[in-house]
Amino acid sequence: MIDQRFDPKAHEQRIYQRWEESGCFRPSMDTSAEPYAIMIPPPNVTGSLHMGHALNNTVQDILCRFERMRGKNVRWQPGMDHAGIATQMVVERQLAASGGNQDRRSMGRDAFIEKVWEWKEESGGTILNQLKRLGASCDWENTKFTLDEDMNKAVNKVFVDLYNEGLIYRAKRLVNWDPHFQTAISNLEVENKEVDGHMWHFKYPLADGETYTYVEKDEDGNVTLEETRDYISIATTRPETMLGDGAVAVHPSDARYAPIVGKLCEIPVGPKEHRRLIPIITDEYPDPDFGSGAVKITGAHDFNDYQVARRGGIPMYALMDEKGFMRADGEAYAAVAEVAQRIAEGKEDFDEAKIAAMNLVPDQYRGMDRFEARKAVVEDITAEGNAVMIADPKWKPEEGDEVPAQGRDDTAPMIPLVENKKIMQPFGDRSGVVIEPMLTDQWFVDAETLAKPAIEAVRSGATKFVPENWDRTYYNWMENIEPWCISRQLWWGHRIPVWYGYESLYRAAEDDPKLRRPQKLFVAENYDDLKSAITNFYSGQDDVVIEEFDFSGYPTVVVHYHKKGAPEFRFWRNVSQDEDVLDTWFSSGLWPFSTQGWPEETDGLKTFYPGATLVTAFDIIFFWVARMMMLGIKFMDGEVPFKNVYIHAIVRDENGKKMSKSEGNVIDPVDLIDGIEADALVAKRTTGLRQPEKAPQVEKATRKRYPNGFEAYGADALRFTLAAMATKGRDINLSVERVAGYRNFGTKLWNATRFAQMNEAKFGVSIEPQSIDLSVNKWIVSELYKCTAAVSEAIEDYRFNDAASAAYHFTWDVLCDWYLELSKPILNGDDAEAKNETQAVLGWVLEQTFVALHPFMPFVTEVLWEQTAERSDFLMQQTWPGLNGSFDDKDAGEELDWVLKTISQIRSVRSDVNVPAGAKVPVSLVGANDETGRRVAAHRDVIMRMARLDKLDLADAAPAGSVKTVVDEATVVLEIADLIDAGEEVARLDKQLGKLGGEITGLEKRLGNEAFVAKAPAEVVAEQRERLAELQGARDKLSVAREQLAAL
RNA sequence: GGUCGAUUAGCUCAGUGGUAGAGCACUGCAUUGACAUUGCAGGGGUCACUAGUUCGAACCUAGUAUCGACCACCA
Repeated sequence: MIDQRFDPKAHEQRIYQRWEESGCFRPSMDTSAEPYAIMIPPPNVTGSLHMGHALNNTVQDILCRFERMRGKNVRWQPGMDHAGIATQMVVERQLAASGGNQDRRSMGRDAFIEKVWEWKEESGGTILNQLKRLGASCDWENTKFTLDEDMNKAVNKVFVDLYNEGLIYRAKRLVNWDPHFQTAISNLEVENKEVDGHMWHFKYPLADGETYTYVEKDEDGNVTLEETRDYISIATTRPETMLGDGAVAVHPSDARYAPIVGKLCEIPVGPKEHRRLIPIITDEYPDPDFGSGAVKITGAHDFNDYQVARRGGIPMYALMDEKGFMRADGEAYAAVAEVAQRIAEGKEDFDEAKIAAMNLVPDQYRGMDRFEARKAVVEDITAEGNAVMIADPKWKPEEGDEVPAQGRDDTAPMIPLVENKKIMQPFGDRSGVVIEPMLTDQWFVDAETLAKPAIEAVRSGATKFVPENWDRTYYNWMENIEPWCISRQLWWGHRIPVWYGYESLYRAAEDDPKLRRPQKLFVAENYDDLKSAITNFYSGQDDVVIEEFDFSGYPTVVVHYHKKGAPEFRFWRNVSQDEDVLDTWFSSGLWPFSTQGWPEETDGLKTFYPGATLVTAFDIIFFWVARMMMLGIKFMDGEVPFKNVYIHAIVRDENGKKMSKSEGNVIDPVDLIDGIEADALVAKRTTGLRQPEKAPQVEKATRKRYPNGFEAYGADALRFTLAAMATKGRDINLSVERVAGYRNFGTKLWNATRFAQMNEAKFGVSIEPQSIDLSVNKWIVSELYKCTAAVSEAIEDYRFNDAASAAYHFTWDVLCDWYLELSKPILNGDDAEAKNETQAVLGWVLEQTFVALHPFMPFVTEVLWEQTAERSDFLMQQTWPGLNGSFDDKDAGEELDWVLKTISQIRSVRSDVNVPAGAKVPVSLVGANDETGRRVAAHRDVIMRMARLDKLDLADAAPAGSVKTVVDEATVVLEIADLIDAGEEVARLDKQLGKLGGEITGLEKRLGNEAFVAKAPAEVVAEQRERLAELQGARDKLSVAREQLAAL
């Protein structure tokens, strides 16, 4: 006999271990079976399980367990992502916290990376163990890590192939620069947030004191302002970037500035004797209706300006260093400014390298943080009188002052025009600091080219999104895709397989300045390729003699040589690997094939590419799904990486708020599985807050919401909750009450099994549905197959909520509430044959229920399987019900429907008329047909028991004053005249008649409508007619009953 | 600005053309036999609004209102 209750803690980990040890999670590799592969979204190696993971992996596990039971060859590919920035951040933080004075830079690259690997071995990957707690049936023996050697091989091959095809290139571009991590990031890693900002208005004086007439007109062309100006007014939110302005742009159609287009104006900041003059140009970009209509163009620090500058050949001056401080390098400002001036006036040529070397930050701002510099620049310009001034709108005249009724109040004090406004500011999603557009050399993927077939694959249906409307999001992004910046100035990641050497070892610098820089690229997948590339290239140069290639210091290669004919002078040159690593998503993008052994032609690759379903949340469609599509199609001969993409919801708290540490509403899935005390929960939620001042608030809210912490609900309850809530919407609001509800469901199943055991149900014995004799047993078997068919259909359609609720409803409402009760008189009765059959059916139906529930609740079902019979195999290896034949007995179904209806009706009436629950009442059926008579005879015992009757007979007429209800053709008569009040009973009948009348009227009206009868499908019409007849019959019987009663 | 979505019972949410549903909460009754992590019975909805399509609309179409997410943005 099983225990009184299911204790998840006593079994979950034990069962999991048994599964794993028995190889249940490995693919069968049965060649006759259909392959089914799911690639896990590899969690960050630094990560720990959150509710999003729990949902994501529950869905995948349901699919995998379900398909395994349907006989497929299933691989659920597990693994982890090295998560470049996130991991490097964790280890750097640890270094800082450990108190030593070491940081990444002082340690050096190799030592630091070693440290990260150490950390990875020790504490990385806790998330995989947490997945096991959830019950994830991954193929752990094939676990991959994106930085593994074989993954790196794939990465290098992809890089090199794309490079050779021209789909990867290096370019100087304006990129999003994270000053905290000091690396470029892709635009996806930038979060634009609205913040309070200011817009300053400054005067850029025209060169040589020139003036023009500035005219503003209203919509009708009436002049509203006309004045002589010696400046052009510029509005900016980033005054510190004025130092790098290359021009001022106005719209070509803007008449206000037409007189001064082509003239020069002065940047009103920096030492007066070296103020730079910049041209006023036209470009389509400025919006005449915004600000002053004139835009300063700072190509090196703004994406829009960059485009304008490129179009107009305007020089771009980088002002900041990699930490976001104003540059302090290079020559003093005065010298540089003069050169810049000559460039601006077209008197000197420039090239990128020259411009990049020029530090145009005036000496007094050098070394300042960009925000400090902003303040200083604003102060300096204002002090000098170049801020645009307005009358103080807050000023109120003193009493007695004369104030003009309208128009500008000249008596008000003038103040600088600074608008307070909300501005969108870019932040690094990891660092949280303001992103700075920076002009740097980076590696890019030509995403536009790769996107085309990836878009086509979704259009053609080769890959389908579920729910399908997500394809719009996908198209939207893919069709506007920008070059993908893949280089990162980090250390933790796949180092870019590119080496830089000199075009010529000897041919001298004096011939060609370009040869002074190492810009010969060697792009190689591996050491051997690199070696031969370098050797071939330099050995072929005829002006030098190579003495030695020293590859021992890989990744830096040293070439020793001397010039031909001058052996006494020996030289060496380095060929060094690119310092940068690749964007983490570059390697994740290869996940569907790199994990299966590509570029080797492995069985895994042949069998499990393309995968069946990718399960993920919408927030990584761009990051990951799109990249896998592009790279998968490119490298797997046009074959998509997966056939379906199931996009699930985001898990929020019970109030629909995003779970976040600072809100203190994060629910750790493991806490729901194992339970947690209130104090521990509070501690968990308040430590490590980004804003520690929020701690008391978080504590208060937590104690109020969860005064007792969480009970241990077990993994099954959590999984079932997530499945039941996994609708195709966008959000799931997770409530702990719901988890408790599904834990109760597990208990229900457990107790049903206990009941079966107590009644000697037969487990471990299969039955033959065709040979069942009793209608109640035929019925429950039919219901079971209906249930499993509904579950299958729903899972196939990714309607996990429907699947869960079908299984739930069958188990609780059909099996427990009805079948177990119906079986009791048989199991306790004297009919040995009936009892035998029922014991067999009961055991078998329960076992099949375990199977049907197993994808959702693997632990409790496996334990029940294990403990109900001697077993040689696991529940998770059983065959899904209905896969090999089904059973549906319609007659038994109708018969049992009648039994259930009759019992329910009698119970309902008893309750309505307040018959004491314990009291047994006599019942007779009036007007019953032969079939009903037969049913009464067959089910008399059970009806009497369940409806608490002391008599159930057929009768010709009802005794006066009895209570009546109607089931089908018969009137059910409760002979309890003495127990009730005639007046109340009349009222009860009137109420029922009223209800019936309403429905009947509706149906009559509809059926009276010729158009309905003519146009509606025949079966709908027939159905409604039938329904009407039924209701009319019931109404007639009840009216008779009412009349009899009223006549008393 | 573009795209997608939401509005159904007190709460959280299912429901894609044919009798409005679930869980929780609520009300009444039930306590020794599988289960109080329970059972039985019940109350509760103008399906945001307007107009249309249709024999028939929570569902389809158009519009309105409110809320939300993502993307892109004016210096």
